[in-house]
Amino acid sequence: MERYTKLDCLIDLRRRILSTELKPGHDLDEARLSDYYSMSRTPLREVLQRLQGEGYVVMSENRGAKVASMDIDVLRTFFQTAPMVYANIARLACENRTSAQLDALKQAQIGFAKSAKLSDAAEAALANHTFHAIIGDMASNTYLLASLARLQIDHTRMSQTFYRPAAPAETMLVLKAIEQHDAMIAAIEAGEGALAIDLTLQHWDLSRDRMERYVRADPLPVDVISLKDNSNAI
Amino acid sequence: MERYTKLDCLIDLRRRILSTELKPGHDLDEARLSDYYSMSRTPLREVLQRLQGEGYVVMSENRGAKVASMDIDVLRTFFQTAPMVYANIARLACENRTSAQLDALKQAQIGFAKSAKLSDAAEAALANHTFHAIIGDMASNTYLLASLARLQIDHTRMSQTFYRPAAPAETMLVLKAIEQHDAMIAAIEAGEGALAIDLTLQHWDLSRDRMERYVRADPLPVDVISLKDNSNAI
DNA sequence: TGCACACATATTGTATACAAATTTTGAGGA
DNA sequence: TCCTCAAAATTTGTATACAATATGTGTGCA
Repeated sequence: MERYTKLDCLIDLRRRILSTELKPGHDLDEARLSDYYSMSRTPLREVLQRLQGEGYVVMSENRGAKVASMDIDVLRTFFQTAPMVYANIARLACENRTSAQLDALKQAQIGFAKSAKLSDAAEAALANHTFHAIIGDMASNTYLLASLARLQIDHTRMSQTFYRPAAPAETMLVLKAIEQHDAMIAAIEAGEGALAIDLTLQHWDLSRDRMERYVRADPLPVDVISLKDNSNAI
Repeated sequence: MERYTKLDCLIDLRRRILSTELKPGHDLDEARLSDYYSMSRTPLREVLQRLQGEGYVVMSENRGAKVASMDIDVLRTFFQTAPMVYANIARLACENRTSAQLDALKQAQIGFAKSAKLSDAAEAALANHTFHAIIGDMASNTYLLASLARLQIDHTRMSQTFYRPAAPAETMLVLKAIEQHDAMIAAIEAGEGALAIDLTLQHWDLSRDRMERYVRADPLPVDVISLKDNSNAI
């Protein structure tokens, strides 16, 4: 059996939460998890505390940890806040990016394009997360980064659907997202802040519709009640 | 000896860090702290992990926790980011505040005015922290709140000097800050977003100069070298 | 059947012992 | 005197045992 270090455990739990393998609101049992990662409860609890601080997890006294939920009223503020933060981060990234970070960003984009084209939803969403996290690093603004990190948790979880396209028109959208990433890389490399903001807002608009659909899921068939009446009457 | 609960310990450590009783960069010894709060290291470590997540503390592998430092390059981004975040929070507070929160805000203002007039620097800074944290709650935007919380950690620590006025002209500034708080309460109560933003930016400008002085402290006397030459030659 | 209460079970919280890593100390040699 | 390196001391990290709290279950009673 593989042996996890505490950092591995932290990273893996983040991944599982972001990919919604661990769903919002899911109860995180200490004993079960410490068994899963083959470590004792002491370090595992410290990992959970840290994840709470990062906003991945919520804990309550004597009642353990849950994966952070995505309440509808919180998501309203998500759509309200995200464009502003993403745009400002992009602008700052243009001013402060290092060449090492640019290399990392290009590398992340390669991974993203691959996963997105394969419609590997979880991988694509995570790769997209990495891509934008690197832009966040480039901005080198710890204060805004705190907002970005929290936005990204919900953004990544919601965008799962985005990379699992149902119709050809939606595949186009994914390809468009890949192109936008390339344009953003160029803008950041050239240090063109205004352009980067513009591209970021376009990128945001692209995925917003899909995500809003995630929030208010497809309504159930209107005749569901009559169906229920019939089936239960057997 | 008084017995602390884990939550008490968390709150008290926050307070000691914000008041700079525990100075930026100060090493936090687990054994010493667990002794101080008369609890074992296990829960104390969890408190430190949480404080790390909140940005009060930085931890490094096998090397323990330190109070988060205030590097000069980070402070540049502080002055860059604070007005935007504070202004947006104020605007959102106008839209979303509850009457219970308004009561809490007025209560906090009473405490702030008292401490500020007494020139009780630590208490005034903490009361100011509480005042603006309540406005943060009013905004009910978890994403922006994450930025605000981190900004406030450094803001409160830097503003220590503000409430310890040296000259009569500076006492005037403190009185002005109190007035501005009252005006902000009125604007938030009336739901006047544009006014609240304006007042917030004025409030920011007021304290900025004092804080920038904290960053680049008074230069040493220019003749320090000749002094040193003389005194060491005895 | 529905409810209240006590008991059993499961889960979280804390203390302690020990393991692993880091830092300090000091002896030896150039 | 300065440097190197090893042993001691200190400090952090983890496992385990036990305490406290919460949850589930079943029995008795109306």
